[in-house]
Amino acid sequence: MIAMHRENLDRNFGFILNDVSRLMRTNFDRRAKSIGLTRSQWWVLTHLYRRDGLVQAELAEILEIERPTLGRLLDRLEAKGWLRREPDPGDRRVKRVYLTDEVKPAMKSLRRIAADLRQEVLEGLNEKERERLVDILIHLKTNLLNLPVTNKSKT
Amino acid sequence: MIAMHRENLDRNFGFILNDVSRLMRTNFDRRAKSIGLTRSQWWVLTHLYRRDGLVQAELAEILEIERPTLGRLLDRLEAKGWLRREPDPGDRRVKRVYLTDEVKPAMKSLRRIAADLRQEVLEGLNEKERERLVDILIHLKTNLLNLPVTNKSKT
DNA sequence: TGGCTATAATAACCTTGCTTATTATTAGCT
DNA sequence: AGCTAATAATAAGCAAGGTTATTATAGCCA
Repeated sequence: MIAMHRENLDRNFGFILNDVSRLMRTNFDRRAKSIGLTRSQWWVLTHLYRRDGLVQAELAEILEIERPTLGRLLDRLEAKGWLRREPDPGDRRVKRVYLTDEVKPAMKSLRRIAADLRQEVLEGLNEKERERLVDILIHLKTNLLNLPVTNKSKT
Repeated sequence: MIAMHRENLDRNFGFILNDVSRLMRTNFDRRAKSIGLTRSQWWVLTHLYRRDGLVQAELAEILEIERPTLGRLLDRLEAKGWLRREPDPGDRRVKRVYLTDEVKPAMKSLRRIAADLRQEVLEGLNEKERERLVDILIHLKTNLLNLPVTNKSKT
């Protein structure tokens, strides 16, 4: 097939995905604003809630973000009293991250916000379609992680 | 059904979507780095390529980003000589945006990069599944745009 | 033991989002 | 004509991504 000169910009896969992702983030953040947490911050807390006392590098690995990005997230969370960083007794390079007690009640509200939003966004898809969508997204993510340019050249 | 206390974080729809979106953006940006343009900048140019001489506010509307966000994108693009802003003769508040001649050859490379990446990411899905995926994403976007919190209260 | 090499955290810098607030100008209405 | 509303662009401030470079410390091995 000959490539069309004018592709349909409105159906450009990458950008629609980007739009949906951005709209979900901003919507979540507006809803969570009164609690004083963003979606990214909530995601950090969620993982610590499962495994408290993680080393920063491990946490960044789990969250799949760069270490400096996580570092700054932790700065803000620590400044607002949601967590503390403590030195590791065995390795002086390392800091371990611990949640404070204020976190638990806030987590409940945020989980609620997340569930509500997810529900509203997925409205109109049945359970099977939702599962299928998640499967596809995981497939795409796997493709991306296997691309040579994505894996930063660790010569 | 009783809600599970431990939901599966790895299948959290919002975050997988976010991951895929982020990975695509960063991968694109790495590939396009030598040309000196980011994906967001390319997207701006792509739309101007279709409709040169747009007013900034119209362009922001089309791109579905806020006006200040677009303003800064244009600052950088203008500084690097990809476009110029010219005052509108009929309305002194308005600036119209025009591409420069350097744009055309770069656009070709970027379109290639975008097409390659899209192909690699969608690898493993047949044409019908791809169309279906785009349809679903458009559906989700529509849901999001209809949420009350998303529509900024224009009392 | 001493000296490379690897790793943890952070600093510094850049881009792109959003919000909120200003400034300049236009439009609309009395 | 003159006042108020709305609109275009921008400034200022914050968050979250990424890169690249530094610093401190561990680890390894000759």
